[in-house]
Amino acid sequence: MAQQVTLDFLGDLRRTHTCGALRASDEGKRVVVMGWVYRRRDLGGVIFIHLRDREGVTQIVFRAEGDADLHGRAELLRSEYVIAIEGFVEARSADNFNPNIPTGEVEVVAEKLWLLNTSETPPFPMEEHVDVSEETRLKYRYVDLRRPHMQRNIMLRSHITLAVRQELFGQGFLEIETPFMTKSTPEGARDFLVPSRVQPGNFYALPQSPQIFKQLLMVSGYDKYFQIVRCFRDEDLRADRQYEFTQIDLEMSFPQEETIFGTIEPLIEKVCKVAGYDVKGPFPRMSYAEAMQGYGIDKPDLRLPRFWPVEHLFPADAGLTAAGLPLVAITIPKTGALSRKERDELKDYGKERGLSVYDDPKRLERDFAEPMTQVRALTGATENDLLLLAGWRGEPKGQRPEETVFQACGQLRLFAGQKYNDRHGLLDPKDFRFLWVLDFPMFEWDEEDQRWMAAHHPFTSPNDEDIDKLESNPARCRARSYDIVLNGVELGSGSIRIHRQDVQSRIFSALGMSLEEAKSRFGFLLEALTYGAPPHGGIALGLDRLVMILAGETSIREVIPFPKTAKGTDLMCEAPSPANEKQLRDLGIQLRRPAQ
RNA sequence: GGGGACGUAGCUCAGUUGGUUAGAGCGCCGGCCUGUCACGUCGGAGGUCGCGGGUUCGAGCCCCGUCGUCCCCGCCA
Repeated sequence: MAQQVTLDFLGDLRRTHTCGALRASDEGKRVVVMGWVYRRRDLGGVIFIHLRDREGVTQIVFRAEGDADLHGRAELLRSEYVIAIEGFVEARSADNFNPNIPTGEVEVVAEKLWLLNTSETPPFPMEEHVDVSEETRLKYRYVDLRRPHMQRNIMLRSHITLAVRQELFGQGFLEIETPFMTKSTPEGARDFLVPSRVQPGNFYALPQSPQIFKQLLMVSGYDKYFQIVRCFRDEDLRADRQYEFTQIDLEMSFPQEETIFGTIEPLIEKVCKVAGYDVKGPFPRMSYAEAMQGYGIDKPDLRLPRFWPVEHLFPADAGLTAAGLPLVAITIPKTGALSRKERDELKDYGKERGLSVYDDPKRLERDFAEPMTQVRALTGATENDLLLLAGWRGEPKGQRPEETVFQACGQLRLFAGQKYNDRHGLLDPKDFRFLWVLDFPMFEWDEEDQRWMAAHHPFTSPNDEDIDKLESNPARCRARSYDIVLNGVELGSGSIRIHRQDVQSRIFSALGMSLEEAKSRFGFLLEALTYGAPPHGGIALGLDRLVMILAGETSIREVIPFPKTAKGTDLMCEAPSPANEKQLRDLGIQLRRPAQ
């Protein structure tokens, strides 16, 4: 238990400076500072306190030779006690500077101490250098959030959202809110449902995104809408996925793709600047097809070199890959020679994904001297670089079989790239390589349901020249959608939308949705499109992921104040929890299996 | 739903082949100390070895189950 001590009232005491403010130029000033006791160093005759708030740390000194009663009260101070100090700023002698804190050239000599609150001993140390298990941190999140590391992240997040608002207002955007309690959407992620009390048996859904509402705002003439908005998806959580996450969502009327890029690139530049990084647009662009053929993924990490399809360099009967499918040359720089065990690891990893991996360039050069010379020329791989060839082992797989091969190669490339990062050092988290990926396919084949699904969402406009393939060749139909990618992370995704009712109906039909079904689910949208819907399009950026990367973190939980665990629980408030019988009765809900 | 790692003091961890009283650092409590800044120093307290069952003369250690945390696959228009 914290000690029994008499607490002081704050009264009308005013703070004059934060704990990060004082400098040598403030010498001699009478100041009032308030904050938490960070560390206490009691040397007997003199007591030093590091006082902390979110702006920094200032040293307070209590001297026994001065006010003995004050010094006696200072002896009671413990970690995380909340205090106010009135005193004067004294310059430290040169040999007493603390170079580790910005206020290190001064200290405050205490003359009055207000003890505003005590604290239990914190469940874990407040110091930055101490690692604490995430479980403990989440249980005592209010303490964890007080640690300087988290305060930096949360403050950075606030500065970034402010920069987003400033930039978008500057570009003429309007911030408009859309409902959280709305209608369930088919396709896409599982919805979170909210039962209706007034209409038992009916449910609202929390939005997976404000997609339809922002399109309706375009129909209503609110060109250039944006919103920093929470979205909800009931899918399993990951390091970069939470049930609820925040999007920077925007939509414009009469845009081309270039209009969107020209909006986002300055926004990203500004946000990076706020985080202390200098990033310059325009960002490189790449078609989905190029991304697949060079990286085997729709979110390429440009910090590692691309791979190359090389089957055309080899004789048709070389037998390195299945007939008609790609043979891929993968290079990872500066790995040096790999051990037998390491090479087997790569082969096994590829094998699990359907690949034949050829890890011995010397042997390939013996069997295929001329082709391998060209592979070396194409990839630029030297003796010190890892060079693998990978082909497909079995029957072609999937609706776009060459993509299946490229995807497996892409996974192998990333696996090897991450495994040997300590040797090549290319995966520098502060090396920000933004990229636009364009020309996505309209549809993806769903094996489970045996039908085509919208690759982006069902409101995405098909490419003008592919519109006739909607029914005849959906696999090769391209969409006017685009992703913004940063270092292998999908940061945002958008599209030029469908603004014509006839095209929208054809898309629903291509997705196997009957007219009646489409009308019951999206009748209001289809109808809205008949009342003068302008051409429109937009994008949504994942704010959590953006802040995560700019903060140098690898989990969005580090930039979300109160996140949930991988199983979707809140360890602090212990949500979710059972509803009581009255609540359920009011909602007209009976559980299939009574709660224990 | 599947795979992997982890769970021992408030925190971070060690704990050998199953064998005496389960340890360390930090933190905490008390004493000393007037220039520390991750203060120093002397002393002390602190344990449901996640939980349940089993094997055994004996379990932190072996077996089965279960709960929790993290990472990955599936999933995430």
